Amino acid sequence: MAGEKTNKEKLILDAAVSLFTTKGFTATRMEDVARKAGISKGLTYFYYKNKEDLFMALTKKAFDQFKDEFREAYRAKGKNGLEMLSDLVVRIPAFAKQNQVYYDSILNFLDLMKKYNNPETRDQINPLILESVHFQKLLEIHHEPAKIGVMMVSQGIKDGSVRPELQPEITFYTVWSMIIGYEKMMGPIEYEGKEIKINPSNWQPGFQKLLQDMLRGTIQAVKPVTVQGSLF
Amino acid sequence: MAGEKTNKEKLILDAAVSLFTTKGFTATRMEDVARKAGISKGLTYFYYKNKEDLFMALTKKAFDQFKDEFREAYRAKGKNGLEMLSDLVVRIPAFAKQNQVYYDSILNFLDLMKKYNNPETRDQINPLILESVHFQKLLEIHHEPAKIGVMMVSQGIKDGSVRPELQPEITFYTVWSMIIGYEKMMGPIEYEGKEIKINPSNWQPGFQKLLQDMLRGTIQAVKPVTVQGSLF
Amino acid sequence: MAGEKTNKEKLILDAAVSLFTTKGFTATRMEDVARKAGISKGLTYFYYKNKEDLFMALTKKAFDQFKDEFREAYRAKGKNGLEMLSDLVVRIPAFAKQNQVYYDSILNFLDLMKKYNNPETRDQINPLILESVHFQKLLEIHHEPAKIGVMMVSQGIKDGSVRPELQPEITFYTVWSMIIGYEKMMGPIEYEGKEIKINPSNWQPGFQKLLQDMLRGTIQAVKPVTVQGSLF
Amino acid sequence: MAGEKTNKEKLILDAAVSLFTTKGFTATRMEDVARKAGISKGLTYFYYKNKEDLFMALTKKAFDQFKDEFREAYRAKGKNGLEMLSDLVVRIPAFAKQNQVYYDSILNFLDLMKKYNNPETRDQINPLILESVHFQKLLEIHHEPAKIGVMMVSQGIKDGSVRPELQPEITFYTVWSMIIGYEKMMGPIEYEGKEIKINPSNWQPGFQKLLQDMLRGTIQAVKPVTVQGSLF
DNA sequence: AATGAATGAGTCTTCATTCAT
DNA sequence: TATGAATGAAGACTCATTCAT
Repeated sequence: MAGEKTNKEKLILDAAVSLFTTKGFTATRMEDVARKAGISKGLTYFYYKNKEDLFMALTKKAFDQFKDEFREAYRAKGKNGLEMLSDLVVRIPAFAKQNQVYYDSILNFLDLMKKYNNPETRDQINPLILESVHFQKLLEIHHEPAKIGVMMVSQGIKDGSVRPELQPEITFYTVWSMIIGYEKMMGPIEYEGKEIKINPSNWQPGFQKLLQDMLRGTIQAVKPVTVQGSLF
Repeated sequence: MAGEKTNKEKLILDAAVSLFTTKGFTATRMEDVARKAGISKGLTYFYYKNKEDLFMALTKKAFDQFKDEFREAYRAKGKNGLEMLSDLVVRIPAFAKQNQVYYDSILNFLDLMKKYNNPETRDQINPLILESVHFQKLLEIHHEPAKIGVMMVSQGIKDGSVRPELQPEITFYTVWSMIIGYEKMMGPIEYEGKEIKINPSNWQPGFQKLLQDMLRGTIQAVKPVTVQGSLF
Repeated sequence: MAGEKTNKEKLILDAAVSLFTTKGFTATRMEDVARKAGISKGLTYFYYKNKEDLFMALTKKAFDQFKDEFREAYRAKGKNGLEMLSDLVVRIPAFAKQNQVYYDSILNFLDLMKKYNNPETRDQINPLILESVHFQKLLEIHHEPAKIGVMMVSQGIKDGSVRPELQPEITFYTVWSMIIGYEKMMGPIEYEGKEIKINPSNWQPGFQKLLQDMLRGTIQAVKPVTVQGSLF
Repeated sequence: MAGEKTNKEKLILDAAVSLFTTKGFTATRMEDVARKAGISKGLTYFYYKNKEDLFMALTKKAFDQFKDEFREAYRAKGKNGLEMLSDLVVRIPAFAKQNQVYYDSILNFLDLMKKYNNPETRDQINPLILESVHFQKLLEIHHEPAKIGVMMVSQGIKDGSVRPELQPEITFYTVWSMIIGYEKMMGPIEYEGKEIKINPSNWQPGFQKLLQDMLRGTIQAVKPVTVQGSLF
């Protein structure tokens, strides 16, 4: 009974993910979502107040799964802090590829935050978003992945894989920034790949090495850390 | 006289920038653009085939100005390569803030490139975009800012401010990635600022230092480069 | 209850007929149709995919009623084949006059068929028409009136009112052609009526006689007939 | 000088014919016509008051050429009246095929006449049409082809190829009606051709024979038919 | 919980026509 | 005569959302 309801909610969310992936948020009509979920249009509005609310619910789920990704990287046995962070370089773009809509919703939420935190732009946000219960929940939990990331840096400092003078928060957010930008630049890179000098497969190890150099401090050639089989 | 014609095009573009900034692309109606530009709706379509075409024209202009930003950073007298790159950390977010729509259009174009370069997703792009003359032009010029960035790294290597073993393309794109992510993370950061540990004003110098460490290779505390008055 | 749904469709169709009659197809806006039908614009599109689809639905209904006309002429008690065919000469123009839009839609469909059956011109047809379910149905049923007409000729041959050597299909289509042209020429005829020699009221019996001569085979001048008070 | 102007007019008209043939009247924009004619949009309006005026000019030319067709059929050496009329059965559909737009414009004009001659429907005609000089001219000349046709019947009576008791006007208009319908029915016929019994190539001779039988009179006297209370 | 018919605001886009030059 | 930039009225169509059942 109680689970019944939850079931429908999930059905709708899954349908939305599938359709947003294929056609995008704007091009997807609520009717499509309902049809794909095998229910009526009206019922969709019973579970989600409106399209924005549905999208916020989706974003919430995205953050949950995203957090899992961080958690797994953190829990991995036998890895030091630096390796955990390096792991994210692989995990996050992989997550982005396999969960395109989730990842996009996360980035969208970051943009939302920028507007939200600036009094002058806050009213540019669609009111329906602000009203969404899921949005409110997101305000509380959206930094959780980062919290784990910060713990990775702290761990790295403790185990000596990361320079001790680095400040964990600042360092982690910088790492995350790098990765976000890295994922975003993959598109144009692929295109310019014709010019050979840089392409997704040679950038990855180079990027890894730079990241590690940054975190560990270098001069001398140190053996780069190998993550998931990629060599520098 | 001669510039009179071109003037109308510019008028429209300026109106679009202004309105997109305030209301966003979707919420802005072509009629609003026309009114703001002080011309008739029809004339808007005389100069720009459709809304997407107008947006691509805007994006083109955005890249032009963005390139200027890179050019200025590169031409700056008395700066070594590392300082130029560090300069971008300030310039790009500043550009993003002052030219919100332009910057957004650039990021949007990067997303477009990702879809465009993947045969499976290319058809998710609005055909009107692909048809736009300005889009075609963008395909040719969108990597120009990066070209200058690569030159900065090369310069840094030459002048000794950047580690000689670094490969310029890979290094620059990594730097650019960092900055893109950095700008994007500002939003959430600001919010978590309440928790004090990280906020825009302490992140900036920290970010700068990490970037410089990465590029220059360090262990020892080297005096960080000062850019535009910000200290670490 | 059950008819309630169908009712709306009919409401829309009736409104369309009324407006197309008064203002013509092009000049009639879907919004007008909705208003006249007493429903919302959106609902119109719920029942009919688009304006063309609505028009095809109307054409379908026109053919149905047109067929009824043939059926009635065929079923008439105590009439031989020739009389049935002669009856059409009166019925069809009357149908055209009383159901202007229906008749026009039928002629329009014939024009459509010409384009449709010629591979070189088929693509000149509005795609929305080809997509219409009602168009597809029309492809199947549009020859049904003619089938009845052919039966009339066969009947005429059987009952001796039509020359036995005539081939039914060819003969009927020739008769139909005559009537179509006859109806079409009424306009100019009326105008030239000032010159007295030919006008709608003296043409009708003359036309009838020629038709009958053609079908029955004649020689000598038979006493001319009086039809609707007009003299031959 | 004087011819110069006429030249441009012809250029425009030719462009219009070409475009109307390919895209139809509605789908053809005045700009297309101008471009195809190699002149500016504005000049088009110098020579033709508006789109309707242009179409009426085209219709006028259509009637002129159509009349030539009749004239040639009439002047043909060694043909009797019946043969001339039979000739039209070939000439008119051929004209329709080779001069699609001209023929369509002629039929369109006939429809216009029907509305024009009925006080209740006259105001359904686009005022721009009524204002056109070419429309006024058409009112005067549109019956000229028929005049020649009537002469053919008279000639047929004189040379004995047509039954002497026939009234020329009525007879010719009936013939013309047949041909108009015949041309119109070609479309659907072609389609039903799959059912073999009737198709364009077996209809033509059958149609010709029926026409000739009608005009020339055949075989035995049969009992006249009664239609709707009218006695023959 | 569930349905789906019904609503109507919202917008892009087209094009005949004009007019300053 | 000739141009083409400029106008603006006109209309089809979409879709998020509601609500009677």
